[in-house]
Order: sequence, then structure tokens, then C-alpha cells
Amino acid sequence: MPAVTPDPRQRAWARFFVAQALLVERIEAAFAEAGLPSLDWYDLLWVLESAERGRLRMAHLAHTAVVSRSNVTRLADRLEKAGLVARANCPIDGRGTVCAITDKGRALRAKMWTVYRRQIDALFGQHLAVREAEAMSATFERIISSIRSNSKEISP
Amino acid sequence: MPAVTPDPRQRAWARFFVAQALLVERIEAAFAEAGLPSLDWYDLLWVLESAERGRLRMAHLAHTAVVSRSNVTRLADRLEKAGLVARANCPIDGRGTVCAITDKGRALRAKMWTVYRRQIDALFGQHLAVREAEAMSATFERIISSIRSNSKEISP
DNA sequence: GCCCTGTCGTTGCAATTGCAATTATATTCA
DNA sequence: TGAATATAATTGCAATTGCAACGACAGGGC
Repeated sequence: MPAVTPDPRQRAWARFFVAQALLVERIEAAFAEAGLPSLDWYDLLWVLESAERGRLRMAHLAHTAVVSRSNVTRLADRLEKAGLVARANCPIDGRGTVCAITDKGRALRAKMWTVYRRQIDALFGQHLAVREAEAMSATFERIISSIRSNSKEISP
Repeated sequence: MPAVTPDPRQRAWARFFVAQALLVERIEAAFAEAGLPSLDWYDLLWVLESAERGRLRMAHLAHTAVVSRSNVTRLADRLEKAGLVARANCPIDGRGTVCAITDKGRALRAKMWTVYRRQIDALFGQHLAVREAEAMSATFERIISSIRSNSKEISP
């Protein structure tokens, strides 16, 4: 991304970044066209549904879904108003709130997945060999755990 | 991202998606910590600087930077107020506006790049072999052109 | 017990974004 | 030519977001 980038890794980042923006744009358009909510909602519902008993503390939800604390509060407000999740006080920590997906939330997520899956396959999966997909999963997994384990900053 | 995803391509998408969110979060934090503007600004400046004569029509800028029309207008407003770009009427189309990067804009982009590059290398490049980076560039390039060719082109 | 510090989730407010007009100009074609 | 239509960029408005504060509670040290 500088004047000229001969570095293959920096080129990879640049492509990665643009591809992500285009893919998300398309996926959001597909959801909207189907009269479904946004990817944000899907992600929260999916994180909850994957969690044990379909429930998670707010901070854990925010962390897993890679959303800010205040944002997850507002997102949960909207999901709750739509009957897709329910909040309850945490029994073991008076400060805490537990957010749980409802049956309605599970149903909506499943419905969204049919649309989402089609987009992923057509726009992304289509262009990957299985071996390549496996390599990518491993690489991104390394990146994710590297970032997550380094709660601290990298050298300035 | 469904109940269980044995499909390696869907897994790759899921990792891709989370990795992107974490990486952007970290990069934004690094810019903020250095007292620099956001990634949005960098991207617009970079797209302009890469363009011939450092200038582009608004619609072309929006398309290349993967930003909505109205958003690129507001972004350009802020960049212009900061003296980083300048707008002028398009000589060959009375409806058009040409947006050009200024010297100050080039200087800021270069400064941001030093921070950006360090983050890309440490958080992303670090985890990729050169061959893998090259494969990724090619794959994402296919995805990008596939998506772009499916929608209307931009007139020069 | 009581203070002190740290964390949890939320909220106020300002900034940003998306969507649907709006204005101005270009293009098409009868 | 001129009416009809299409496109470029912007704007109004409502919705969403980030940041800094806030109140409520937990946990450690005394």
C-alpha cells in the first residue's frame, strides 16, 4: 500500500482488506434483499447459539463477537426488543448480565444461515481449493490467537 | 458458522472474518495511540495517491475504496477541511467533482504508513510464508475481480 | 467491618453512517 | 430541437457507533 509494495505479505494484506469489504457489502445486500437483519445480528446470534446453553455474559459476548462493550449493549437492546435474546441478572456476580438466545433467535439465525451460506459459497468458497481453505483456516487461526493472547501492545 | 461446519471453506470464511475484525481493531488502536487519523482516511489518501496525477472523480474514488457514495462525500469533506485533499469541478463533466490529494495529504499518508506497516508486519505478515502470501494475494484477487465484474463498471 | 481499587454493564453525547430525496448536468431518442 | 430519462454529487434525517463518564457491585488489604 505504499508507493510500490513489492512485499508479498503486504500485498496479501491489501487484497485481504479489499476482498473483505466487498464480500461484506455483498452479504449485507443479500440479507437486506431477503428482508433479513444485518450481519451484526447474525454474528451475535451465532456466538450465543454456539455457547454452552446458548448464553453468555455481556463482556464475553463482546469479546467473542469482536464488538465494543457499549456496542454490544446496544445490539443486545435491539435483539431483545425483537425477542431474539433475553437478558437476566448473573446469579454469581451482582454486576453481571447474562444474555441468552431465545427459540425465536435460533429460528432467525437458521433462516439467515441459508442466505449467508449461499453467499459464502458463491463469493468466497467457490474460489478456494479445499487444501487452500485448510491452509487459510490454520493461518488465520494463528493470527487470531496471536492477537488474542497479546492483550498488550506490540512494540512501537 | 452453522451448528457445526465441517466444510473447510466455510471454516476459512469464519476465521477470515474474525481475523479481519481483530486486525482492524488493533490497527485502529495503533493509529489512535500515535495521534493519527483512522484507517478510512488512510485508504482514501492511498487510493488517491495511487491514482494518476493523485486525483479521481468522486464515484471512482468511492468504488475503488469500497465506500458508499454519500460516505465518500462526507469523508472527503473532512479530509478537505484538514487540507489533505482538494476538490475541483470536473472539466469534462459539469456534474462531476475531481478530488485530488495535496502535498499535506501525501505527507500524512507517508507518516501513517510507517505505523500501518509495522502493524501489518507484526500482526499479519509475521504469520505468512512468502509462498502463502503469494497464494493468498492470487486468491483474493480472484474473489475481488469476480465480485467487481458482477456489478457495473466505473467510467474513466 | 470498612476503605480502596478494579470491573461490569449501561448511558449521554458527539461523530459517523446509510437511505432516500434533491439539485444540477448529461444523454437519449423521437 | 426538446422532452424524457439517467447519472454525479450532495444533503436531510434517522439510525448506529465510539468515547468518556457513571452507578453498582466485587475483592483485597487492613
